[in-house]
Amino acid sequence: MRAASGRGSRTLRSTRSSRACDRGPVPKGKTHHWVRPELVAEVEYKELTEQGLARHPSFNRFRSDKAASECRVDETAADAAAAAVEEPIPVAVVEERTVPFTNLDKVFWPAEGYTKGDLIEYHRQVAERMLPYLQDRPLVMTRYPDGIEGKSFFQKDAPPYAPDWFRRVTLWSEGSERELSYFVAEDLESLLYVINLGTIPLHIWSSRIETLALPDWCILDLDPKEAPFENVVDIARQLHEICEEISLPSFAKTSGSSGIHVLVPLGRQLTYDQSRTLAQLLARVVVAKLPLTATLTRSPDRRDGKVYIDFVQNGHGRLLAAPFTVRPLAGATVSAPLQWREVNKRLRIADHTIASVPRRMRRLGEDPLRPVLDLEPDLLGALDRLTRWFD
DNA sequence: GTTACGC
DNA sequence: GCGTAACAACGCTGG
DNA sequence: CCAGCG
Repeated sequence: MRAASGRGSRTLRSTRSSRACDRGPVPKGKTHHWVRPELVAEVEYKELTEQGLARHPSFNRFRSDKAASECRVDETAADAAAAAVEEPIPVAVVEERTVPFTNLDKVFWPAEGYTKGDLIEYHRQVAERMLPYLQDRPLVMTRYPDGIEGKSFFQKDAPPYAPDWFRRVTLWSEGSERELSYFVAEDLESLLYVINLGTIPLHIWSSRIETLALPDWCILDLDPKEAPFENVVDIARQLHEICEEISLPSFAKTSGSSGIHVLVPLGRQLTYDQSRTLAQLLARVVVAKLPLTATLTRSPDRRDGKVYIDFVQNGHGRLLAAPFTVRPLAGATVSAPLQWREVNKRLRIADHTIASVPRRMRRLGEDPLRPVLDLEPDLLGALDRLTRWFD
């Protein structure tokens, strides 16, 4: 991996327009910068000015489902604007997104010499693969401002000084009895902004904001602790085999630390409660088949050298390490999506790092985990076939 | 990494 | 002006 | 009910 070149700060800048507007200059005194419409954004505003501009606009989200050419000034806005000025100007809000990078040469992984600039470059390279998993989900950061050997802290509440354009979602926190404003990363700029904050691992919810109670997937976390990694591989393969037998799709990724995550797509058909039950059922079948190496025992000292199958991670507000996220561990390992044929005795967590994964993904072409976001399996059928194990 | 206090 | 604190939390399980 | 765990 090449260290970030150049010194001081570099900047990621992008300018986008919300609704079509290629009209002439803005009234003098304004600092708007007009561009050719390309991307479509949904914005909220308090009111429209006489010129038909939005007052106090705030960015809501991008609308990849709409083309810029489809956008029209809404009639009320047009009428108001027409009444106010001779030549109506369409509603337009320009987003100038600027991410000023800082401390690019600060060493974050001393043993490897990887810098914060390297971390940002990694995310730039995998952003296209990673962003689909971040889309529409509350984001939780673990920040290491001074690298993996420095002090770190979790952060859910987005710092108020973060730029206006960063999408946020407000959720009630039971424990602290207040609202937390979570970041929601929508695009390259948002992703790189949180990374520049010194964030190493990104954690996400299993559900999306619009369907917070209905997870997209069910996760089984195979955590070896003391157990040999080959047992983790065996258990993951066993899990896959069981899923195949009941026609349930399943996917795997390295956790990036020591285990493997197996994900079953749910298509937002189950609640967290039901998802946890499904995970428990699957886990019990695995333990029945591999009683010498797998366990559901929570207490680490009673695991007897076995691999713990954690199914309790399927719950409201519970988090998982996002696919492609980086771990604050030696080697800068990442949580890497796997093809099932790669889940074999040659699999090594340490082989998937910020130095290797961008190349690997270019070679693979396709993200093997990507379908977990969209599949809607026949869960009743699968459940019916699964429960036959318990007769 | 950045801000907000308290001295 | 500078040092320092703050920056999360939830359902389980075993005791 | 409290502490530990992930």
